[in-house]
Amino acid sequence: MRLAAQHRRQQLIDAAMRLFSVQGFDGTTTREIAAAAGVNEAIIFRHFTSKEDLYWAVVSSRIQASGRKQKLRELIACGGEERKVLAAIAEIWLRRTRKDAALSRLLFFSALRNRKLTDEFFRNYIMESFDLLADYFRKAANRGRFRNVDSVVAARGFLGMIAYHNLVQELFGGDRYQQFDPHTLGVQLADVWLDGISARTNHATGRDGANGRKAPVADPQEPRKNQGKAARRTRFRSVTKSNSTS
Amino acid sequence: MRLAAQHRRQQLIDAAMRLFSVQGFDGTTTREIAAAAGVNEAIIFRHFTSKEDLYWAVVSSRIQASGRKQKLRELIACGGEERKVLAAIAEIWLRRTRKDAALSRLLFFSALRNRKLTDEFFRNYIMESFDLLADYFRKAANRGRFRNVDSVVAARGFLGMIAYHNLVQELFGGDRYQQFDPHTLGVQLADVWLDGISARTNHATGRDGANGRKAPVADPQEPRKNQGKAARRTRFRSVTKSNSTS
DNA sequence: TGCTATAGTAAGTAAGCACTTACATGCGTC
DNA sequence: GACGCATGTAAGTGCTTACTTACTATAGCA
Repeated sequence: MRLAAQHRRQQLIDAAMRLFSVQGFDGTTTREIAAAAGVNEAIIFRHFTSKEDLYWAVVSSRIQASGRKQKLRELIACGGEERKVLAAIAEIWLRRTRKDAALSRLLFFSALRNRKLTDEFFRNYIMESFDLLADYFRKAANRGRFRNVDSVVAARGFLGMIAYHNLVQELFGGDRYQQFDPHTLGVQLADVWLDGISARTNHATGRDGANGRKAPVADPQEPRKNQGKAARRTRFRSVTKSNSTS
Repeated sequence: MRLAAQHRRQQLIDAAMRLFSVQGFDGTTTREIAAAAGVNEAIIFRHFTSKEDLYWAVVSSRIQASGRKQKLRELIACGGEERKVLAAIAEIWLRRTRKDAALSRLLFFSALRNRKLTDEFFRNYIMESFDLLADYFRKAANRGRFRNVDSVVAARGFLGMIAYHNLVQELFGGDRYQQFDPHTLGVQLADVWLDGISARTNHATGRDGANGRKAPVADPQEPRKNQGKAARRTRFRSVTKSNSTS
C-alpha cells in the first residue's frame, strides 16, 4: 500500500522499464504502468512530471546500472595477453547484452524516436567504448604487437561484430534458429580478428567448422503462412480493432 | 487532384514511407500522411483497410525494391580474388545502406514492434545473406584459401562489422562526428578480416593509421548541456505539451 | 491525541486518434 | 449528354490518451 516515495519511484521505474522495453514508448500507456505497479495512475504524475520524464528516468537508471563500460576499461587496463583480452571483451559483451536485452530494445526505441536522447547516449556509451578500444589498439600497435591499421576502424569493427551478433540474436530473434556459447564465440572472434581468415598464416588454432555452436532450440519452420500479402490487398475492410484490454 | 487509383496508392505509400521511417508507426498519424500526400484523410482508408495495412504495404514494397541480396549473390558468384570480393561486398553494403537508411529505420521499428513481420524479414533478408556468405567462406576454405573457421560465425562477423558501422553512422548519428569513405573502409575491413591485426604476419598492405578517414563534417562539441539530469527531478510540473502541428 | 506533511485515490477533462458517413465531383462510354 | 462509377472531401463518431483536480488515509511527531 503506502510506500516511501523513493521506493515507489523505483518501483514505477522498474514497471515502466519492463513495459517500455516490450511495447515501446508510444505503445505503453501510463495506465498500464500504474496497473503494473499496483497504484493509481495519478501516482505516476506525483513522482514524475510527465510520461517522458519517467522514460528518461528509466533509461538513465539502466545505463548506470549496466557497468559494461567500466568492465571494458578494467579488461583493457589489466595488461594481459592480447588474444585473451579481446576474447574476454567479446565474451563480456556477448553475455552482458544478452542480460539486458530490455535495455537494448529501449535504447533502440529511443534512437529511432528521439534524437536528443540518442546523442547523449551515443556520446557516453557507444563512442566512449570505441575510443577506449581504439586506444588499446593504438598502444598495442606502438608496442609492435598489432599492425598499423586504422585504430578507430578496428575498434568499430571488433565491437561491431559483437554488437551486431547480439542484435541479430535478440532483436531479430535469431536465437530461435541457433544459439551460441558466449565463451566459445568470444574466442573464435578474437582469433579471427587477430589472425585473419586467410590460409597463409600457420598458427593453427585447432578450431574447425562445427565447434561451439549449439543446436537450434526449436523448429520454427511452420509452412510460412502468407499473412501479409494475400489478405492485404482488399479494398474494403472487415477488421475489428484489437483492444488488448481485458 | 484526381489520380488513378494505383498512382494514388503508390503516392500514399511513398509519403507514409518517409513519415514512418522518421517518426515510427505510432508517432505518425494518418492525418499527417494524408497531408503529406495532399489528400483528405479518408482517402487512405479507401486504398488501405487500416493504418497497419498501409504500413505493411510500405515495408513490403521497400524490401522488394532494395536489391542488395541480388548484388551480394552476383559478387560471390563472379569468382574474383577473395580480397577484392570481400572489399566489394563491404563497399556495396556500406553504400547501399547509406542510400536506404530509411528502410533500415523502418525495419528496426518493425523489429521492435511486431514480431511476426520481423520473422519474415529476418528469414528473407538477413539470414539468407548470412547463408550466402557463409557458403562462400566454406567453399574458399575447401579450396585451401581460407582457414577452417566456423563459417556461420565468420559470415555474421563480417557482415556484422559492416551493418553495425552503418547503424552507428546513420541511426545513432555517428556521421556527424566522423565520416568514412565506403571504398577505403571496405578495403580496410577486408584486409583486417583476411590478415588479422596481429603483427606476426609479414604481408604489409601499406595502409597506416590515419588513411581514408574524412574530417568531421561539423563540430558538434557544444559544451554538452546537462539536459536530462538537472531539470528532471522536479516533483511538480510546468511542462506545456509540445504539439508539432503547425 | 491532535496536527501536518505526504502517500494515495476516484473521477474527471480536453485533446488526439483511427476510422466512418454522407455527399460532391470529375471521367469514360454508350 | 446523361448515366454509372470511381475518386475525392467535410465533418463527424466514439474511443483512448496524458494529465488534473479535489479529496481521503496514514505515518511521524509535539
